[in-house]
Amino acid sequence: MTSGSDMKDRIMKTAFELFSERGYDKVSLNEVVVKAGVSKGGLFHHFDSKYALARDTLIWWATNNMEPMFLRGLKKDASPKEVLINFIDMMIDIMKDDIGFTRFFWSIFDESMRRQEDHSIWLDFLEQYTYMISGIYGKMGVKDPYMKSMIFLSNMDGMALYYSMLKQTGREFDLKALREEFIRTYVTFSEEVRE
Amino acid sequence: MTSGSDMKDRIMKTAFELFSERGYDKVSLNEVVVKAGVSKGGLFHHFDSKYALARDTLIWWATNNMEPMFLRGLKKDASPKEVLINFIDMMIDIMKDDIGFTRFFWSIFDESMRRQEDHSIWLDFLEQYTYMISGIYGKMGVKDPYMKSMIFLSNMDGMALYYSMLKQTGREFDLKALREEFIRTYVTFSEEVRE
Amino acid sequence: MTSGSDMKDRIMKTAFELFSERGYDKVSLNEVVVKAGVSKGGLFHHFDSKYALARDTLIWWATNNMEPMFLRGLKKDASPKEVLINFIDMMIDIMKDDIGFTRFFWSIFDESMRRQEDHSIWLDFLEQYTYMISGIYGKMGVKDPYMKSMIFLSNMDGMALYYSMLKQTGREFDLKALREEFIRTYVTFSEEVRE
Amino acid sequence: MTSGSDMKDRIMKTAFELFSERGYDKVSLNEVVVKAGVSKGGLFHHFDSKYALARDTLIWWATNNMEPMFLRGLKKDASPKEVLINFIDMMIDIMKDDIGFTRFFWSIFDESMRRQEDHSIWLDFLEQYTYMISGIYGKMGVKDPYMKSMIFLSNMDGMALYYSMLKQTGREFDLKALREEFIRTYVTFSEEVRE
DNA sequence: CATGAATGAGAGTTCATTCAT
DNA sequence: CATGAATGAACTCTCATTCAT
Repeated sequence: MTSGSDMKDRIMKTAFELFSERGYDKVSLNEVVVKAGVSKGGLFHHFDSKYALARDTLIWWATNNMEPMFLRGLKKDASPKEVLINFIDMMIDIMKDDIGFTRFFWSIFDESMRRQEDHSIWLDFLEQYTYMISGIYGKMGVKDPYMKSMIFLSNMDGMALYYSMLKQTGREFDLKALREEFIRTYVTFSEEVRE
Repeated sequence: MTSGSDMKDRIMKTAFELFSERGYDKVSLNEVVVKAGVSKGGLFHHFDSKYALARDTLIWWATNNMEPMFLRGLKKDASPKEVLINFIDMMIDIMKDDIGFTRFFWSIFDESMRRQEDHSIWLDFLEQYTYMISGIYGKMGVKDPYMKSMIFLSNMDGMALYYSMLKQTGREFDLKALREEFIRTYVTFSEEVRE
Repeated sequence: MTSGSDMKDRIMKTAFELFSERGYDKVSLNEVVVKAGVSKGGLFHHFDSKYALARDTLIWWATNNMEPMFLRGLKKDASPKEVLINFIDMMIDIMKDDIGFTRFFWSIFDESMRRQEDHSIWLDFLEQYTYMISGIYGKMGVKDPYMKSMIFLSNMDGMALYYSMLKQTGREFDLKALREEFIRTYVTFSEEVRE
Repeated sequence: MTSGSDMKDRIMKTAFELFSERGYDKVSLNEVVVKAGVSKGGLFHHFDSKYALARDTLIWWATNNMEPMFLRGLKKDASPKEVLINFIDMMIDIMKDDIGFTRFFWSIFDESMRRQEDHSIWLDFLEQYTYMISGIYGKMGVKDPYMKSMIFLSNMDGMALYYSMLKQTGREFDLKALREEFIRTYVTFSEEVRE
């Protein structure tokens, strides 16, 4: 009763779980087909290669999950600061749910380099966020909005790695305090309390 | 003619180049031995496993390269702000020299998890920097020095990944502008120019 | 053209020949795949490891070869003495055909210990014979049927080793005389001719 | 202060422990040198190869341990039956002390075949016992003294394997009952109690 | 005599990918 | 469309043996 499309989605769902948990190289297609309950042939029917599976899976997930979250954050007549805070909240939600999107993204980018495949897709992916955040910071009047947005976004990614590392090794992590400090750093710029 | 110690160092030097360029999983020991000009057996004479090679190599490099850089930044009667700037400069130097230390660090941490090896070594590694930066921010009187230091350090790592990605794909990257924005974000907190 | 089942059986057939000729450690999987005319991957598709191959192969051979022989010996209304003689004949047939079942059995048991795998399978294997022979000796009224059966079976194994050693080194071995002496020792107990 | 001869003996003592515990193939020379506290070079200075080490070790141990035991069993004016019982006791002592002499012997014989080295040494080793036991049975007047001695000796070896297997897997083994049944089987031939 | 660093062939195993059914 | 048996190159790692010191 499983339609072809169902199967493809089930594979990508499983692949996303595995790739985001352990990264591209540490996941074998055998694990994917076993966990997804499909056949090897079925997988290769829908995806040309392991790389294609990973690529399509990441795009699929981002389209269905990040973009809506993101647009929700942008919508209405949100002020620049609200948008930044929404973005921070989105990243913290992703961390909290143990979604290793960052690990997945970087490992697949590495693979695209190794394969010498077209990697513009990954740059575009980043750029769409850079562009948006850059616009926000432009409105806020910071000196170098582009650099600020690069720093902001790279920090979200770096923190996602830190968070997953500390989580995996059993360390506590206060996400509320993290959110507040992110806001001080990227939204209100009001760190220094004494001179 | 090669002394024993020479061989071990030559292996680690080569391993560092390869691991930091492509990460743990993308480098085979065969590449290492060919590039280092040693035999397979020679490698395993000095290192118990691929993981042990990577671990020893990273520690060796950090001891010989990061620590001295770091201590240089701390020394004399540097003010907190100067220390932060020195640290930023150190990270930018590392990026400039195309040293994928971050990629190496995270890929080997993943491998230590997969192997269920003791990973406290990697936490300790991070913590030594967190502790130091945290102290600086404490002196500067920021609200949450620990969180600030986590954000600062994770940003250095995240930016290293971004930089290497953009570099690999042929994008320009203005390191001078990056440095200035880092300073505004983490040292002077003086972003906002208009309200 | 080769059906799946064919391939698995061909591998086990080849593996049995090699393992029983030289024992577990002296046979490489490369030899197995070359002799069986299959690929490395094909072997590992059917068997999880070298140990699993050896284990499955031995069980498969015993099921298809020893059990039928054995049951043939037991069947009808064979007297205890006839059953013992049938068993002796079976062992002598195995020796005559140069089947190093004993060598295979002991070498794989060693490997199961080294791997700390479940070894109850091997004990069960022995026990099924001990139990049967013990019952026979019980019926015959010997003092310690269990010990007698252990001695009897261990002697079959020990002799199989001796026989293969002497055969390999070119010594003659009179199987007819061996059979008669086995019968005197284990069936009629009538050795002593003069006091 | 260790004299060369001391070193050689220490190596052989260690090698005997390891080889008799696990067999030729499962012991690496690295284990031997580490356990014996000598260098690789030291080992190869005294022994030409792994095989030579094993061969010399087995002969050395048999000369120093089995032969004296054996001669003790033969000495005085022991009757044939007493000699057999002494031999049985000797084998049981060896089993009790967990000395896997049999495993060692057979594994090294396999290796001598693989190497196509001269194996007459191993035949001679067996023959010296066959000859002796055969003589005893001749004096006792059994029908086929040579076959009887082969059966007797192969049973000692086979039982040593069984015993070590059961021991390793945690099974009890009543050595007193074993001794008695061996005596009934090989010395008094008085098994049958009812017809 | 003794050392231990170095060798390299070969081991068991993994895995993305293909293709006859 | 879907299957899963089959492939083989590549992987990490082992080990007896050599040899410059």
